[in-house]
Amino acid sequence: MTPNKEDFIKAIFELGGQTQVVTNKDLVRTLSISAASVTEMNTRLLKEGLITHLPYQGVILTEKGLTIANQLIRKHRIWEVFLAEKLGYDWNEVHSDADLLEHASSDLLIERLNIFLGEPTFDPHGGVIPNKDGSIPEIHSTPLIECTKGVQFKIKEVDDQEEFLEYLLYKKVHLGKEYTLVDIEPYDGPLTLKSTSGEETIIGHKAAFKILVELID
Amino acid sequence: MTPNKEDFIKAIFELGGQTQVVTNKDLVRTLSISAASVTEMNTRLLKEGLITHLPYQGVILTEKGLTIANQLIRKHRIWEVFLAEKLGYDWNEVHSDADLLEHASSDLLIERLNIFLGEPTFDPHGGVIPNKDGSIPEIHSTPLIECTKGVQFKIKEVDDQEEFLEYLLYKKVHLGKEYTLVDIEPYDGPLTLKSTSGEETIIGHKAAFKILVELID
DNA sequence: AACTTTTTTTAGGATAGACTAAAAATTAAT
DNA sequence: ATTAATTTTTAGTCTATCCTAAAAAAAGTT
Repeated sequence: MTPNKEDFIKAIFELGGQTQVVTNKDLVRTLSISAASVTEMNTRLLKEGLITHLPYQGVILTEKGLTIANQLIRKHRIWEVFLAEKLGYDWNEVHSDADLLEHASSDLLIERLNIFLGEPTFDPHGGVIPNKDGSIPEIHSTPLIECTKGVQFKIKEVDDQEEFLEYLLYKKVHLGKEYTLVDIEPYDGPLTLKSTSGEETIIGHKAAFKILVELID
Repeated sequence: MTPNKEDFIKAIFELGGQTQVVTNKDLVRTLSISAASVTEMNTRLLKEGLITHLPYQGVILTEKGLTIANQLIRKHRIWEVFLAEKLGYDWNEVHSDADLLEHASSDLLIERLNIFLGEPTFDPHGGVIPNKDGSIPEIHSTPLIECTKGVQFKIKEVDDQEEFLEYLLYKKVHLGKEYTLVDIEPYDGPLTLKSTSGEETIIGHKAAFKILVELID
């Protein structure tokens, strides 16, 4: 496995290659390489059994390819948590450095880093961190930032930084309380929550990354 | 700059290429590549002005090459500190992972990591961490582990972990006290110190990494 | 000084990855 | 349904990095 192949597999995954056929054109666009290079890489990955190739249609990840993709995403997201939480990166700065680091990380390193970070479940964007074996953990809670307007939820878990807990106290947001997400503004705007008792609370965009909720159907 | 070139420059430096001519043979041995590949890489680095080449003799780093070597060593050693102090690597485990990470680190990342680590001066092996610009900081203290049998020194600085401070208290080692290094055993063995008042103290090998001393001439 | 051994260089290839240009196949449009 | 446009594949190059084998130069030996 070279960094190039890793990026290619990851790109297929991110374009939905777990379930759908991903076209060469899509890969040309996301990886910024020529169509000829895509065909070439396809034949290489096909030979290694990581993808299924349907000529003139595109590719899908095999079971083996999917496992590798998830393990890469695991590395990427664990680094993102490190960059954001420990090095003070803003959550939109983490991506490019995590992209470099994920290709230079031994399994030992990732496992130790994971423990150092307290075995996080989500990355700073709210994405789930896959397990070591490439499987996806069963999640009963979702970062609030991932929710859409109108859903009802219950507060499940919050970031335990002192300052943040004080903020939540001030906003009267606490574990177990139920809300409806009345509004979520675009461009990193605020979120409006309405509790079952009817009070409305407006919270900041970044706070919504640090609040995990369970959806109520 | 590619990882390969970086490794090559670093190898020249580590073989003494700052002051002496490093032969192709030495590079063949340390990098485990063929003699032909060494010649080839030499011509590449020569073209980039990173080395001076004396045909049939070997290479020396130019000013430019030296700066790059030191910046690489900076990255390497900062990662070593991280691996040892934060991820609990043993000091002899850090090298290989640091070797991977040093090629995947943006300048921003290294500067933030450096701050996160408290701007350390030495790596876990006692090596000095070069400055951002590739210069070497003026050091008045040396890790005790770097000292040779017979030298006299004064305790300048010690690691400030609670547990370690208690150990030093118990051993009666404190700042400002002067000693002679009576013995230092091979194979990570203990060190024997003799204070000016004549008492001898035996301390563990690992403790000697955490004690900085100033040599007395 | 001539011969042998070691080291370095040159010459010629291999592979991974990327490219452009042109051919082939598919999809869209009249 | 035939033509036009798009997409994919093939063919031929290019560069970086590595290799082996042979030639050239330097160093060591008798």
